[in-house]
Amino acid sequence: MPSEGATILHADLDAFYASVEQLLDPSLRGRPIAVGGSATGGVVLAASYEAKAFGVQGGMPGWRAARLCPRLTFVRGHFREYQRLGDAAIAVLRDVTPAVERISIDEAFLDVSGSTHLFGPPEVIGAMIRRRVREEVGLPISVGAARTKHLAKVASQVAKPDGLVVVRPGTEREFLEPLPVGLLWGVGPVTQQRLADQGIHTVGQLAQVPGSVVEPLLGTAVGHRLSALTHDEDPRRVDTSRRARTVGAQSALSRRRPERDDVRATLSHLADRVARRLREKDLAGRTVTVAVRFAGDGRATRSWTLTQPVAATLTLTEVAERLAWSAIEERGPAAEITLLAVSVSHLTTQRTVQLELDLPPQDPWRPGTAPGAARRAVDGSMDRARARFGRDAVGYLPALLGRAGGVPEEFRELAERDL
DNA sequence: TCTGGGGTCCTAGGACCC
DNA sequence: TCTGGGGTCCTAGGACCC
Repeated sequence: MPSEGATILHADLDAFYASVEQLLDPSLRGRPIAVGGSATGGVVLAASYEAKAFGVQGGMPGWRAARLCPRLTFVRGHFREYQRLGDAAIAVLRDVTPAVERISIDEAFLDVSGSTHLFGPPEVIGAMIRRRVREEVGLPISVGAARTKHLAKVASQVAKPDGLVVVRPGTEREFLEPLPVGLLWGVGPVTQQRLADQGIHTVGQLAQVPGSVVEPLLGTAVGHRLSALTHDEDPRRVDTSRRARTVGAQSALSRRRPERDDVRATLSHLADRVARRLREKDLAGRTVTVAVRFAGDGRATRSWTLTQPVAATLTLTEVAERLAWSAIEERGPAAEITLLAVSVSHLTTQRTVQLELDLPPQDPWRPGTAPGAARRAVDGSMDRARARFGRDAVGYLPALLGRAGGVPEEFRELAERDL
């Protein structure tokens, strides 16, 4: 267990999308703004600190945000700018050390144990990062430093907005004890409520309770993580080479009774998005999962594990269709659906040319009649046309239908991008 | 007046194998 | 005539994160 110092840093851009909007348009500075959504619908993707003061949060329906904050300004996102500026901020971190683990568009862990001889102790490095991102990128960023990733992440949350918090080795318990349990990574609304039901509100109170009491409430994994945290035994290291384990796409739909053509159109659009991304990365996956959300808050998933990995749009579409109808039919004839999702997991790296050498005949859901070679040819020519003329040059017809009511295409591109 | 899209990880039960 | 234990894989659901 390393104990030299607080050499794990977590750097997190503050209210990222909203801060970018305020950077781009000075008239928005100092004002409550929401990125995405509107006063009548949609969802808020991010809120400025001025808006958060009214209780506006990311993920909230627009009409609710407007009610909480009548002077709220809704702005459309500049998603390409988020990509560019997020990358620029991460580039500053990589100047400090190559040991950077980016975990989202706007945050990353750094292990600076090899950099202190160059730049000074962690608090100096943290201050330097914050100054450089402010000066060179124009955005506020908060930094937490501690002996472990989890603690560094908690520290950066405590540092927000626009601050730096260093948890010195030996002071971890003191730091954690007064904090609300909801600040811990992995403790969301449900767990928080379960703990509150037991009278546990702070990390200090949680630490008093024996593991045998907490674990049945939270499950052994969460229980162990929390106990490791409060006993300073979090072993996780900064990992610079994370690989995706699933690739998926989803579409929210206006509430509707599922019709064959409609469902097929949406699923082939989603399958096309997923399969194209798999092929771009020379990946294929054995398990296909479909999720269906029903009106009235029900949700079902169906999955199917094939004997060979798939990356062909048509194969994926066919399997997805069967899975979706299995879930819909089980729900009963009155079911209305509000979302469809397709994802692929059990990913393996493979040259595209080796794929779909056809599923064995004993596979009860052996997809259709087009042989593997024909499917590869179709996908290959689509991929090439898109490479030359852009993504919208060719597409499955539903790709055009699927737009209605959704989020801007640039947002999907931002979300699906590799970190 | 019902709410986006991208993910990760965990759990529990059943099938199957040795 | 019926009883063990351990391991792996698959499926479905759920909590959580940005």
